[in-house]
Amino acid sequence: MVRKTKEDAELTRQRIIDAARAVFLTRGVSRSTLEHIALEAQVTRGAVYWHFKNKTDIFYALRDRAFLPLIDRMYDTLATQTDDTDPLTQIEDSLCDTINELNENIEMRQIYEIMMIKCEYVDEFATVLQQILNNCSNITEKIQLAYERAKEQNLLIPIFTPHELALDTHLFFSGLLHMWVKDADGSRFRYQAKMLIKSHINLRRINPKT
Amino acid sequence: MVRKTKEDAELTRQRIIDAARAVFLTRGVSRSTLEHIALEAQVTRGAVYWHFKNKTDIFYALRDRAFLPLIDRMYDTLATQTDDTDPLTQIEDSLCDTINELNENIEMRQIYEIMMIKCEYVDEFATVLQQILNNCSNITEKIQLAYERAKEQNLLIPIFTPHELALDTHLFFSGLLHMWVKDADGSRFRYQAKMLIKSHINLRRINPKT
DNA sequence: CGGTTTACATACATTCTTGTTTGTATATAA
DNA sequence: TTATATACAAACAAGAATGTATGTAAACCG
Repeated sequence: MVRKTKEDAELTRQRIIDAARAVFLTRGVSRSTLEHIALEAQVTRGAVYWHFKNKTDIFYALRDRAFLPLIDRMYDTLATQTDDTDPLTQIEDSLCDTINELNENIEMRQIYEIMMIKCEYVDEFATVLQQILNNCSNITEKIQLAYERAKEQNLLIPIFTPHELALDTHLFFSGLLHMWVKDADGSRFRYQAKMLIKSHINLRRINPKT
Repeated sequence: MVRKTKEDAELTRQRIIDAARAVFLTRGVSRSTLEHIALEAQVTRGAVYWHFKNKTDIFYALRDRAFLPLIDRMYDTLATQTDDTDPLTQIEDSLCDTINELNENIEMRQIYEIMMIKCEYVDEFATVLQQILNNCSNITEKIQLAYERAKEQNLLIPIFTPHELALDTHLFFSGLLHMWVKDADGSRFRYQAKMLIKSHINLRRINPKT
């Protein structure tokens, strides 16, 4: 069994990516070798080197499978203007939606875990960190726009500017994502994430929901 | 020059720890070798192996130098009951104090950076993550106690429980620390950290400061 | 249907890294 | 003052891990 069809080849490529996810998760990116990944994918290092340039290349492929889609998704939920949901609920929904996705999508969850606590951001990986920061900035802007709409509709408590509210929300959500990932047994944050999001948004409402 | 006095030996030990900090910071923990560290400390690997069991042992020594002290410090600022500062300001101060320390203490800052984005939490390091989580829980409890005192003194906006406020604050601060560390050029968060803390606490005040 | 390319497996060479062992000059304690 | 433990340096051995080079059977294309 050697030469496969194009579809077969694509399948082994996916198998390698999936294997890398499992290996990275248990051994961390640095301690994972291409031999480990090949073994997990039931191929040889030859196959891995055929499909990928090196370990970093696999890491990038992994990231693309989860990180960008989730960002896009948040983007969409935040940007769509609707008449039936107020802007604050819209922010709340987009945050909850992200948590939902992490809850239901094992692949997504594991990739986030790898990127947050199983990877060292040096050298080639430092650029990845910058990309993440940029995405965060964009998300914060979107949140700020939503808060501005909320302010126009008099849904917001006064005094505070949409800008500072957006930053506070962003930091809150960053913290939540980190804790969500680290809280492996779920006791501390995972089970009450949505409640925390609700409270956070409620703090801003002029008429808090009960 | 071989056998040193006890004080000299302790000095080289410190030199090795300092060297490890520099090397970990630029190469990440995994990619750092004992040879790198020895070279940076201007000793040989022999000296490193004399003072430490292995790389993990050095990492632990590094952590002890920064992480625990800062936790203790937050603990103290939060726990001391005072008459002249209200509980909310007390929380604000303890958070600002931590940021201050990171600003002024290079060693502290670098160790935090290493622990947050230059280290993979697998195997021996996984336990470190659990310790961090435990410390976080303790801090959150202290914050909650402060919020309870604030509630008794009618400083807090009603409806919200000290528990959910404390969790929200904890998540906010976790996010802030992460962003503070990742925001290397300082443009996004580092320079406005204290302002963000002020806003965050102000959101809870029944009479927000202007 | 034959040549070429594909999709790997296998083998090889090289470099890194680690842990241990050995050597040694000198504090230090008795 | 001398024996011993200390604080390293230097040398050694072994195993990983990486990248590349080579082999090969089967798919694909003209």
